[in-house]
Amino acid sequence: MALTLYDTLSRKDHLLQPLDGRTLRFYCCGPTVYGPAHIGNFRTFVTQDVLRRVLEQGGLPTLHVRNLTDVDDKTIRDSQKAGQSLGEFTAFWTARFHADCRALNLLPPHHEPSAVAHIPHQVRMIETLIQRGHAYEAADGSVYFRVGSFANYGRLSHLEDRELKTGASQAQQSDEYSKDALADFALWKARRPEDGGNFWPSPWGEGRPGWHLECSAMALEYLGEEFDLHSGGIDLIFPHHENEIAQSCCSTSGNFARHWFHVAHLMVDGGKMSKSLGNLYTLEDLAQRGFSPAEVRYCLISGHYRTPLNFTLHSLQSAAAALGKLAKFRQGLCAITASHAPQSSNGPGPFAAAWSQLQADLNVPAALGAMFSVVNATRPAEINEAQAGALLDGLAFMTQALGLQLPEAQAQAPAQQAPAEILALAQQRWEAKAARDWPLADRLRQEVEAQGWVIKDHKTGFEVQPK
RNA sequence: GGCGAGGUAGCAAAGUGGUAAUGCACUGGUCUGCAAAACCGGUAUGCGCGGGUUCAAUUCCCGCCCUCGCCUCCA
Repeated sequence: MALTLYDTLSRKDHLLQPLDGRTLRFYCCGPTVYGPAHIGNFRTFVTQDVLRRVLEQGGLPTLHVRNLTDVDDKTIRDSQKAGQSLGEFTAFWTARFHADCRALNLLPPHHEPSAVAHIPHQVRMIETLIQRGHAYEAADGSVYFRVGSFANYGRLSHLEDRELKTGASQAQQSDEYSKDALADFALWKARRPEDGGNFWPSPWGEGRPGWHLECSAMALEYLGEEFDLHSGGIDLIFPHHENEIAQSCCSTSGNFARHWFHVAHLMVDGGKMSKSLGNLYTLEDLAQRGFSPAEVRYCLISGHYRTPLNFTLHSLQSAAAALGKLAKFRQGLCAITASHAPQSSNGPGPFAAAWSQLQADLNVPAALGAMFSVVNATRPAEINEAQAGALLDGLAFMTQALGLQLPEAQAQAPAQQAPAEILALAQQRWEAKAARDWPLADRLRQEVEAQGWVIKDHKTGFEVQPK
């Protein structure tokens, strides 16, 4: 097991080796639970899941922490709109998120801490930062991190190379006039009228924690002052992760995350996903269009995680077909070695090339390509039971590593029964066919198809399926 | 304006200093009355454009064009 992963901080590939010599500890920035997560959000979570599965499949135990952001401007605003308490509101969307995660075959994190449940941890961290001179209380009771006090600020996002556009952001920040410097960010936000009942006590008065702080506090709590990997969507590099580094390094004696793992965005039809363009999809939207979560998962991992992936409904159809091809391959193998129970623990076997692609910066598309090369090179008629068994084991190993769930044999899907009139037409066609009246047979088939059904002939009869 | 990512067949997407994986779609064949399914094949002399280095470049270098993302609470 020698997984090499690109590290955003050093901009180089690194061999992943657990700091403690035993367990790879990693933190993932989770969702803000104020609505259904869309497939762009899930690209990140699915990729993190593949990373974890590959590590574990390679024999390296993991400790996986992913938070829930259950207090921020959006959760407060939308819970009020919904006429619910913040807790009720976020519990609802958390349940929905979990359901989607299960559907996508995501392994549950070992810890899934919520921001609201860790307010004391965050308050303690702020106190330390103030004591050490890295944070200050403003006139209104908010607390800010003094960016100028941390020399390494900007290393992750290469801020030193940037020229920040200041005009727009200054206007946006007009209510935060009390900051010492524009770049300083909120650790604690003083209570405002629009927060309603959503505030907590602190040494600086009532308020709530800033967004960046929760991840630092919870990573510290569950992973310690230094851990192996921190992950999230590429948009979080700045400012979220930059701020996390600053807070964490300044309030502990550790160096926070050793490596950083960022997932590129999902594009839709060549551009950004947005509600106004009508191209923002949730799992539910896609289910209504007849796509299973397994197919969505395949689609989301079918591009390399560091390259923007262009999602289209056509690419989803393509994913569905690809998954079906793997499923048929497996069925064919099962027919050869009926008694064999596939063992995913036997290693990649014939799929070693695919497995090694995953070790090289998680190259899933290359791994899938290598898998299909094995599929295409296999002649079911020419292999024996032992070979079929090895292929089955290797396939199970790979699908486990990628978290792919192959569709079962079609027989298991409940065959939709055609209406009597359709069946009658099909029966007429069968009789016409038996009478070798081809023009009539073809006309009847067309009629059936026009009504949305397809006739498939067998040796001794026919079946009618939805088109 | 700054920073970053990217432009490879109809669509999607790997990859490489020596001449382009893979999936879908398309297409030829086998099979079928014809189809469908299945199986066996085929399809980029080319990798945004123009230069340069090299025996050799899609791959390295320079310039240009275009797309996308981020630029203070978006995965």
